[in-house]
Amino acid sequence: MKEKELRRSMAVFTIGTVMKLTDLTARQIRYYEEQGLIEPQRTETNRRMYSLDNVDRLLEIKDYLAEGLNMTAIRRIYDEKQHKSKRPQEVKEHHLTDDDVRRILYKELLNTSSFNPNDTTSWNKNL
DNA sequence: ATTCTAACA
DNA sequence: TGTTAGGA
Repeated sequence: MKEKELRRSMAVFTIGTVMKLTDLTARQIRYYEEQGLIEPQRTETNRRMYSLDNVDRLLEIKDYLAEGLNMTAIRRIYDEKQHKSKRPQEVKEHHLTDDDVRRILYKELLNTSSFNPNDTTSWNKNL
């Protein structure tokens, strides 16, 4: 099952095709790279080359953005994952990753200023 | 024709 | 984020 991983990580798309595939503007795609969300390869002429994994992540980012999250919030989500994959000890929480993301999302929504947690009653109590 | 960086009437 | 200038 390693051939598959190789292909998904193989950079074969130009920013132009990624734009069509993700419906994002070149500006956004480059900006998300600046934020450390993706790391496309570069050709000898400095052109960006994206892999399927890169495209998938961009689509995820687009979803998070649609849910009202800001860059710092999204950045944290991927940073958390990176931390966990580097800690073989915490096997326990490896299974809660998906739910963890959910919690992070809500927590960040509070800082997105589009909500008033002040007078809302109980949905955010145990976050 | 495409993409890149930098910058903002 | 959009857009544009000036290069590659």
